[in-house]
Amino acid sequence: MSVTTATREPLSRERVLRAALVYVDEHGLAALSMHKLGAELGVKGMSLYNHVTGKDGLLDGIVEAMWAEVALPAEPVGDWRGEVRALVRSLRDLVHRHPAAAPLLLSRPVMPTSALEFYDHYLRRLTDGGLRQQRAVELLRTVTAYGFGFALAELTWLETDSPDDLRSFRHVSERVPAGTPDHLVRTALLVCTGCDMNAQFDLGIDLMLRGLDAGG
Amino acid sequence: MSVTTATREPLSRERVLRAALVYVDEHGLAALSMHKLGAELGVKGMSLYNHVTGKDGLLDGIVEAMWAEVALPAEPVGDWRGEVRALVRSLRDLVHRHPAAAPLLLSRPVMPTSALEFYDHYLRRLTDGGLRQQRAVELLRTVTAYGFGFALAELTWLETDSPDDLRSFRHVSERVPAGTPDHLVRTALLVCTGCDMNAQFDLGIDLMLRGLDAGG
DNA sequence: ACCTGAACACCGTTCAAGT
DNA sequence: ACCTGAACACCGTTCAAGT
Repeated sequence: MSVTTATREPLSRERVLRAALVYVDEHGLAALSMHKLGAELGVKGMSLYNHVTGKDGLLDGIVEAMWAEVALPAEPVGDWRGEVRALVRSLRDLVHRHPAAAPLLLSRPVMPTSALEFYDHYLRRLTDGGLRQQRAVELLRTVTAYGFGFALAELTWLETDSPDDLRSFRHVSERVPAGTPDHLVRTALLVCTGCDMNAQFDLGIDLMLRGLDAGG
Repeated sequence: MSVTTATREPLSRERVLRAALVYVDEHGLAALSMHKLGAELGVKGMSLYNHVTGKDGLLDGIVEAMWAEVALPAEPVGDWRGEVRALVRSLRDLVHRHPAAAPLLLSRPVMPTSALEFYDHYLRRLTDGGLRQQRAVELLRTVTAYGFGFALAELTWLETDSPDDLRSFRHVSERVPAGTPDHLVRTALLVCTGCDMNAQFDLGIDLMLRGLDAGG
């Protein structure tokens, strides 16, 4: 009798989480609400509680959905140094793909299965490459922190597009309090603009790898 | 005539921000609301709009209040390597002092005056110590990202108190999804527990400094 | 100049009721 | 098993009104 109900696909936890991530990508984290996400899925907000514990569970689920996207290269890439670079680059890429949701990665206390598979994968690659296991774990921790930290910091502070002087100045003056003394505005410009972000990112990795080679 | 109104101190932007930071320290970021913060200050919530643009302005102000606490050592500490260590340690200390508010440091796009004074101070120390200005700025960016990234990551994932096996296991199993396969639980234990956090933090700095010495 | 009452649309969450 | 209506306390924000 009713033609309109024909194509109602069933909801599922996975579908809810993917929709939440898309919504945050488009409208920002602050705009996400149970009501609106429900509407997006053709359902009332309370229905989401059938698939998710609540708003907290939803945010944890978004972290899960992000980690699930990270691909693990099937073939080793050069020696263990190459693996470290691949690891840290994929973390930075993840943050870049979801700038609005990325802060959740460093504030929600969850380790989704995909994250563990990621760590497991690279730990094996590093030990296969000749590192002692304890050394591999320490390096993993340090390098992961750097990758996330740098990616989030560049997102909030550093200028990303092709910089001319006017754009740089506006970028900085939007972040700096009104009435900041000139010498501090100059400092802000120095820190936040005029650098190649990829080169700047690699600098930290290069230094750590070189330090590792130098120090035994 | 009225005795009770005697000791009503006037509100001010600064007092509001300090109270907000204290409130978040005690009750967490999610619990902060205009209504409740107003009550804490003996005032209705809407009165806060006289001192702060709105909730967003309040959050930006919390970042400001945190940066304002960072002390700059009056005397140089050793060579420029020592300055790098001091810089990065004070960022980590800042995060540790305000674990609940700290994520704001990497998600609110503001650079308060105190932050700029911090960067200005250490840039001068590094160039005084013999680094070229461009080199000093690059090192500052890299090392700041590491400091914030590591401190936030250890907050969300790593076990901080004196670890025995039972505590470690519970710490990890609260963060890992139910039904995670054994070998991945083992990976989580490996990554998240059983390390001296201070030594682990220093590792990244040591590597970068050694890399700098080795590479010219 | 600063605070309040009243009001608004919106939010997370519950639960009994529908199918 | 999943969705909804009705309802709740709470939220950010506005504005005219008080002092």
